[in-house]
Amino acid sequence: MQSYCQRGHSLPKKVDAAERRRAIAEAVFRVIETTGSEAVSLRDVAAEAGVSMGMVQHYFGTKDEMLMFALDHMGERVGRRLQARLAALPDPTPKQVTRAMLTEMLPSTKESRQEAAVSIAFFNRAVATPAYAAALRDGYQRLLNLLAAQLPRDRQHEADTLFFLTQGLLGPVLLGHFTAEQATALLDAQLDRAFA
Amino acid sequence: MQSYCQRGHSLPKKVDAAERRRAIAEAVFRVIETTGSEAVSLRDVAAEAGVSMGMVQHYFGTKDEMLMFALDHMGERVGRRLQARLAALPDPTPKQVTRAMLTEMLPSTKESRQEAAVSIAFFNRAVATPAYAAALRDGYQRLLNLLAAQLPRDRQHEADTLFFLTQGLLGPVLLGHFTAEQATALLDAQLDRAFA
DNA sequence: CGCTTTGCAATACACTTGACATGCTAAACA
DNA sequence: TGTTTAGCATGTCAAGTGTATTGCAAAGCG
Repeated sequence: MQSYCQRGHSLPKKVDAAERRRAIAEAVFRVIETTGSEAVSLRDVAAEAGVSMGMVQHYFGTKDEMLMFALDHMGERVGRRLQARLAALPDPTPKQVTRAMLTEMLPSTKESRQEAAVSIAFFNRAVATPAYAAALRDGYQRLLNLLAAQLPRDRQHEADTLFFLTQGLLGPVLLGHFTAEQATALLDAQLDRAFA
Repeated sequence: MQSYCQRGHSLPKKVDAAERRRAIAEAVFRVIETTGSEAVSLRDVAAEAGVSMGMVQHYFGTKDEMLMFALDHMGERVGRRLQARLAALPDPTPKQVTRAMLTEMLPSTKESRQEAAVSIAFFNRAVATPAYAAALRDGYQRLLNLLAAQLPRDRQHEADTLFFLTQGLLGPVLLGHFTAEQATALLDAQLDRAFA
């Protein structure tokens, strides 16, 4: 509805297209979380976002384009949350940084639960769709690099172990087999060993 | 085509219905692996199985019933493979048993690759569909019990860590981020610690 | 003020989906 | 041998899908 134009010189027209796309992506997340990823249709997403289906199509030429953007947006959203969490640590040790990163991924809050569900959905898609596999591999690599930077050279494999243990814990926590606290306890035991 | 009737006294009719259902379930697996789980339609499954869609519907009243049976069948298939692998170990130590179980789950052979893909697909479904979540929790619990039996009472949590690390490694191996050997190396390091 | 372009809504379209109904074939049994 | 019934193939159907098309209001600009 508003028409103020940020990014003054480079966007001469009307609305903030990037913000619209992000809003739609968030609607995608909610649909995935509640209805399941197999039911993500353009109509459902539009309804969830409170907009018309034509608008979704205006911003995303195809459904796949929408999903790809959603995947990207999730990466950025997680990254932003993670950065904020790290910034909240005063004078942090490598172990504290690592712990913050890993526990931030566990489904504890409403947001992280959503992200875990979405992550699994895209992961499932990646199994048979190489384009998504490539995108996910990139995301993995970025996080792994951050983790590895917290560990000494001779213990780089601990970063892999910690990260993929966390990934493996997403499932049981989401399904209610573990609480987030139980999963955190497992992670802490592993952290003690990695940073012994 | 054949009509010999096994299970003599209790199945007086004609074909081996259980075998038919298993064959269809295997077709479900192949479709999931190659086309992706979102594309599992009754027609595709029937075509993959080389039968008519009517036959699939004859054995499974609904699509969900078919998928549930497929999930169950996968559990049995994995269990049978695992049992065979364990039986091949002469005079095994607990550590060897544990290692055999975990590495059997990693996507190395054609079969285990398929099982991993199918496992992820059902896992994704379970996020928004409680019935599948319950079924998966049962499967988890069964495997966890087997693993826990290999470890002393004061190290039960090692079973959880090992198992969910393995689950977390399914992804990167399937997506080609790791080879099965690299994942096995990570598992071995963890096994050494659990059984130290 | 015209005039163009952007932003979007509405609809039409070609297909696919799961479910259901019908009908035929052959085996089992009386 | 006649009847029943299991086993299956085929067809139909309503609902839902992604995409393409059309129309139109308003903002930007000359």
